[in-house]
Amino acid sequence: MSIPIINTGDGSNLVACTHDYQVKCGNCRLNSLCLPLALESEDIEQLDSIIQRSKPLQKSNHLYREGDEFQSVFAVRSGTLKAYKTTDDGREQVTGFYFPGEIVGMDGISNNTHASSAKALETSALCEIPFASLERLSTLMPSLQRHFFQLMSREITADQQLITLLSKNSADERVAALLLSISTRNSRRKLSATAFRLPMSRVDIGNYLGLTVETVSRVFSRMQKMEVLHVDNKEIEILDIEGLRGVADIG
Amino acid sequence: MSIPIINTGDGSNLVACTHDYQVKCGNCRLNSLCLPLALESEDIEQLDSIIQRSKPLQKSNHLYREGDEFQSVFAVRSGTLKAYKTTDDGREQVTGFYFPGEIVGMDGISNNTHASSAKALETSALCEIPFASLERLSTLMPSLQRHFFQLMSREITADQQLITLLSKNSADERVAALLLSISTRNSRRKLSATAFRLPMSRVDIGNYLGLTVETVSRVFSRMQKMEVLHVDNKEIEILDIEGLRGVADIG
DNA sequence: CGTTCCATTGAGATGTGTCAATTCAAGTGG
DNA sequence: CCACTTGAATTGACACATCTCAATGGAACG
Repeated sequence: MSIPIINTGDGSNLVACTHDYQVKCGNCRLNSLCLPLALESEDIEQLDSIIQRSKPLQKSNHLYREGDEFQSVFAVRSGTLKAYKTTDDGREQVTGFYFPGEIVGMDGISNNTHASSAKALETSALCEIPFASLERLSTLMPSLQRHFFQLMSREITADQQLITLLSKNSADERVAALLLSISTRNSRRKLSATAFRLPMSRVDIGNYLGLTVETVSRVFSRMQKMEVLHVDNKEIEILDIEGLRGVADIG
Repeated sequence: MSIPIINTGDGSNLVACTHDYQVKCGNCRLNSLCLPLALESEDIEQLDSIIQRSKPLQKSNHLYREGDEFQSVFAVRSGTLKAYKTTDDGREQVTGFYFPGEIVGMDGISNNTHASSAKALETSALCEIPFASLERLSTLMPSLQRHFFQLMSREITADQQLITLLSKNSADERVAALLLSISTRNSRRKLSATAFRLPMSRVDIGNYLGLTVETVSRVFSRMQKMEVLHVDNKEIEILDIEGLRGVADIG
C-alpha cells in the first residue's frame, strides 16, 4: 500500500510509482472513480488539457492552508491527505481523509478561500484542477458540470454521514464505521477490502471521530480481543467483516 | 415571526403573508440571500421562469422523503424546515435547519435520490427549482453556475462546522453555537438578532446537536441562571450576546 | 544508541445519558 | 367554559462511557 521512496541523496525524494505520474486522464487507472467519470473520450482530453500535474507532495507538507486563496481543486492520484480546520482556541479538527480518486478542496469554492487545510499523510501525487478552467469547461460540457455537482453533493452526504456518526454512535461504532469506509474505498480501487495499512495516526483517527487517542486505542484492543480485527500498529486486518458491520450498525 | 394563518373553513388554510407568494425573484425581499444573488436583472428573469411556486407546505408535512427521486432543490421563502436522516436502526438524525433564503435538497444531487427527508417545522412557502432546468440554465449563465457551486460549497463548510461542534464541544458550547447561528441568520434577514422564537422543538435541537432533550433543557436553564439568556418556552432572548459568544468559543 | 514520537494500558474523574416524576401548554370534547 | 387528554419541557437522582492524567512500551529516525 505504501509508496516506495527512492532517496536521491540530495534531500529531494523521488517516488517510484507503478505508473508514470504525468499519465493522462484517459490512461489513469483511477478514471472510473475520478472527475473523468461519465465523460466521452474527446471530452476527457479537454479536461486533461486544463489539469496540472506537479511533483508529488511529500509527507506532512501542506497542499493548502486554511485562509489561502482558493484557486484549484485537487484529485488525489496516490497517497492520502487529511483535511482539517483549526478552531478558534487553536485545536485541530480533522474533517476528512482523501484517498486516490477523490477530490479535495471543494470547501474553498464558497468564499474563494480555503475553509480548511490539507496535509499529506504520506507522499502523494495530485492532479491540480484550476477551478476557473473547470467552470469554463463545465459550461461547455453539461456532463462535466453535472458530474462536478454530483461530487460536491457526495461530499455533503459524506459529511452528513459523519455528523450522524458523531452525534449518535459509541466509540466502537465510530471506529467500526471508519474502518468499513476505508475498506469500501479500497475495494473500489481494486485493493484488499480486508487488509490494509492505515495512513493516518491514532491521533488523527480520534480527532476525526471525536474521540481521544486512548479511546481509539482501547477500541482497537477490544476488537482484537473479540477477534474482529487483527491490529499490528497501522496494519489492519479485518477478520470478521460481518462482525464489524454488526458493531457499526447497532453495537 | 410565525405566519398568521387564515382558516378558510373548508379545511384548506391560506397563509396571510406580507408579500404575495407568487412574487417573482426580482421583487422577492430575499433575493440578496437566495439563488438570484449576483445575477443581472435579465438573468433573474430567466431564473424566474424555471421556478415553480406552489401552495405553502403545512406544518409537519414532508417536502420530500429519504429515498424519493431527486428532481428539484427548494428555496425557503418563509417558515422553517428541518432535514433529517433515518439511521439503520430507526433513529432519526437531524442534519440541518433551513430558514428563509436558504436552499434545501442539494444532498439529492449525487445519486438522483434524496439522501435525507425534509419536513416543515411550521407552515412554509417554498420555491421549487427543477434541477434539470437549473443545470441547463447554468451552462448558459456562468454566474449562476458559479453561484450554485458556491451554495453547495457553503453547505459543505456548514456541515464541517457542525462536525467540529459535535466532535469537540461541550453541551453548553453546542447550544450556544446554535443560538448564535440562528441569531446571525436572523439578522441577515433584517430580523432581531437577540429575540426570536425557536421554530424547532427541544427534541430536534438535541437531536441536531447530539444531545438529549434533558441536557438541552438543563443548558437553557443554566444559561438563564447565568443571565445570558431569557427563555420562555420557544421564545428566546439573548441578554448577553458577548457572554454567549464566550460560551461558544471556549466555555 | 539515544531521542522523539506514537501507541498502549491503567486508575480515577466527570459530563452527559438514562430513568422517572412533575409541571406546563395546547388542544379536544362534553 | 371547564375537565380531560396529550405531548413538550423541566428537574432530580443515579449510572456509565469516555476523558484526563500518568506511566510504560515500542517504532522510527538521525
